[in-house]
Amino acid sequence: MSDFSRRLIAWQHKHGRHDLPWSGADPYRVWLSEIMLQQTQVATVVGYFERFLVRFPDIAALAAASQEDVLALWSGLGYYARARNLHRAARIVMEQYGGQFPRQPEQIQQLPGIGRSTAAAIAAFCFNARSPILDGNVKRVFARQFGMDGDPAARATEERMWQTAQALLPAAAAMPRYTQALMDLGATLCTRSRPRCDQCPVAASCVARAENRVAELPSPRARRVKPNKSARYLLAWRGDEVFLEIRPPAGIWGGLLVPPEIPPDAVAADWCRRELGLNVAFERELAPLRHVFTHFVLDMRALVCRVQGSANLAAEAHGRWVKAGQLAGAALPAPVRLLLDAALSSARRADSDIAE
DNA sequence: AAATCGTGGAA
DNA sequence: TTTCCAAGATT
Repeated sequence: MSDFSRRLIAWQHKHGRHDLPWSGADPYRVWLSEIMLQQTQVATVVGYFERFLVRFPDIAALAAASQEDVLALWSGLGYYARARNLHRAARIVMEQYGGQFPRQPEQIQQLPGIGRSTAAAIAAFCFNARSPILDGNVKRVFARQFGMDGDPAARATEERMWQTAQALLPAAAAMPRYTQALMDLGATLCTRSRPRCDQCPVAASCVARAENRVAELPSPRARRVKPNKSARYLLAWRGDEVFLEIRPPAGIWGGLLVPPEIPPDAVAADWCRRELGLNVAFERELAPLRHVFTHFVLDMRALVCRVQGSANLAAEAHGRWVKAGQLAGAALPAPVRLLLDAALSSARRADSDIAE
């Protein structure tokens, strides 16, 4: 075992994180936590993790659920393909592995939504497998500790880091603590800004520190300009129900419930009658909402309308009516939830104005 | 191989 | 306000 690994393991024992809800848990919980933690901070995940487990306490419960119910528990967490893949994988575990989570990293990685690093993490935590992780924490730690230049996302850089990671692995029995140590070091000491090098267990061997390059490593990722998009949504209310469509599986917000999007050049009422068979009366337009994604900016506008009449069978081929009281537990993207909340609170204000 | 896929926290 | 990016995977 390397000196680097030995120091990390000892440090984790004394100063690492030991109170995370998924630490030392069964494979299902470790798996769930690893998926939720992909590109997502611990503080954001904890609440989602607890709620998800209450609703789906084991793999069998998850496999038996509908995709929409799974997405509802994921609503607001983002990267919804993670939830769809998790759900698919649960069914595979039930059917192909008899409900027992596979133990080999190669088998684990075959499951949808699980790549090399996530498979390694699960295998190391749950089965002491000697498989290395390479996440954002490890890339940052390695870039500094070993003075590794280059875009951490570039293939060449990644390949060097995978080799380094493999070479540093301790004995099997130490794999859970070592894997956790790498994550803890990156998350608590070797942070992106203002790293706490004075407390670092491997500061003495750190190349970046010796060369005074801590601030410039890892190299910043190449950034691109975000295109600006805009969308107009139809919030069609029928009593206390609003009409929502299920997004296609590919693309943004796949599988989630979203109001119909009106083409930019269409007259809302005409389009609505033609496409959905709904007769609507325009009520008001909400204040525009700007939502920033990783790769584009979306300016959202929403037209609040009221449905005239009651027979709307044509609409139900495209989507569903959802009661206002059901929205809290529905599979909505975060900005759509904001829009619907805004529509409801402005409606309440209008009602109280009338009452006065 | 480069693009796509969310959201919110931190500086 | 802007910028960066977090326990990455998929195509």
